[in-house]
Amino acid sequence: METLTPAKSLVQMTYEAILDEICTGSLTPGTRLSQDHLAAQLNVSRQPVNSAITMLKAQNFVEDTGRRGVVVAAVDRKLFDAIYQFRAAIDPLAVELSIKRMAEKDIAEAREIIARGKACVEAAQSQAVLQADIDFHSLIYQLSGNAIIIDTMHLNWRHLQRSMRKVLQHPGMTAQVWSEHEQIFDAMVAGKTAQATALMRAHVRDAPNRISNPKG
Amino acid sequence: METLTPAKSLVQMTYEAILDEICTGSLTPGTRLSQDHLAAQLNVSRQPVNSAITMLKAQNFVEDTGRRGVVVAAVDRKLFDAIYQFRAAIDPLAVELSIKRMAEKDIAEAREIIARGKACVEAAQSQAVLQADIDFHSLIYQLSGNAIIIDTMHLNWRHLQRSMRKVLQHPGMTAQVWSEHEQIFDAMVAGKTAQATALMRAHVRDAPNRISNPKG
DNA sequence: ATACCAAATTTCGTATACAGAATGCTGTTT
DNA sequence: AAACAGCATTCTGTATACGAAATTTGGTAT
Repeated sequence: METLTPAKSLVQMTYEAILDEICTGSLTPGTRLSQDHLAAQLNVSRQPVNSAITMLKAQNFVEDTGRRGVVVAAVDRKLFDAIYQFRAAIDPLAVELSIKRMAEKDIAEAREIIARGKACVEAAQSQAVLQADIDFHSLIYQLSGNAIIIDTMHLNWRHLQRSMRKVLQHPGMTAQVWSEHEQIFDAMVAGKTAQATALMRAHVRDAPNRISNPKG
Repeated sequence: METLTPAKSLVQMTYEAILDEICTGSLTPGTRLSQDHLAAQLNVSRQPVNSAITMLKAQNFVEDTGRRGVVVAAVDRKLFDAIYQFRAAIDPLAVELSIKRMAEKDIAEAREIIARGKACVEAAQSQAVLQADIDFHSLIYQLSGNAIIIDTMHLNWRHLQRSMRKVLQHPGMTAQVWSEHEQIFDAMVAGKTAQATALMRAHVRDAPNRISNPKG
């Protein structure tokens, strides 16, 4: 019989809880993270909180003030741009690797995500649109079968989640995004590797511009 | 006056100490990491050791046994291949970004690394060759100016360090590598972006084959 | 001799305790 | 009134303590 882990460690739970609050905006940039306060809030001792903060620091979600303790890191345009440069290389690779590995059920899942994304655009539910965006690209990372891509991009999207929350207030901006998603995925299903990767590369390359110059 | 940090935290020092031992092979795959033992060895309490191990676990340098404690992760050919797939996308990007950003002193540093690499190949000092290899590629990541590339590839090379230690026992295998490094860098200095990135892509693409079929 | 069960020991995860550093508060001096 | 010195307070990093889980050991029964 398989000995499935009963519950995650407190460090892991604490880490995820804090990271969620940072990425969803409950904890805004500059907010000081008091270990005592967080420990009380999450009903754990300071020990798991301290470990969790150590990890968040290593991943640049919080920053040392030099003084005492850490604060939630600022949302940084430079970091956003760096991740998009990075994605311009990695996302097309993930597309290429995925094409050979897609199964029927993966295709169905992607179609569901695309439908959901479009529906949320219609309904102007910006947070749900962002989640669908994350889901779409994460699915492709998963399908790539490359553990490095999966792990690395998971973290990067956590940062993007922070950056994009602000920006996605502009409704309508994402309509074209979902048309592009669909085109990319159609090309993948059709096995057109060169076309799919080119579309993905363009998709990622254009995204930062759309955010700089949102024209509705 | 600048308040330079007097010393790194014990967690950080402990993390680096353990990671070094894993990557240099002092701690071999499968070795159990006892917190008590490590704490005694490093003259710290179990608390920093515990935090450090949590981080190493998240980065796949150690793995849970399901039982008690963690062991040094196996050197995994799948992981090696995944990183090289990844590098095939990222290293050319780093080259492209670096070309516009190289200063005289960077060029001198690269030349020094290349000279050192070649000398170590001649002297058949495989560990020093590996270090020069790491230095060469890390310099390009640095020059890219992209923080995500720098951080991500730093971790990935730690994994590669483990994989390549074994393999680099084959002397002579690396002679061509350093010729390629030089060609890549010459193209970079000459500002030939397309050529430099193409050479880097080929360089990374061929490396895993050279390791699978070493022919001296 | 081998297999099995229970006590003892190891060791991990988490909580709590402690020490040092940084901030703030208060009283005094100019 | 403003500024500074020094004490009190707060808070982090690290050490130690505690409880639970798991492995090992020793003994017994077959």
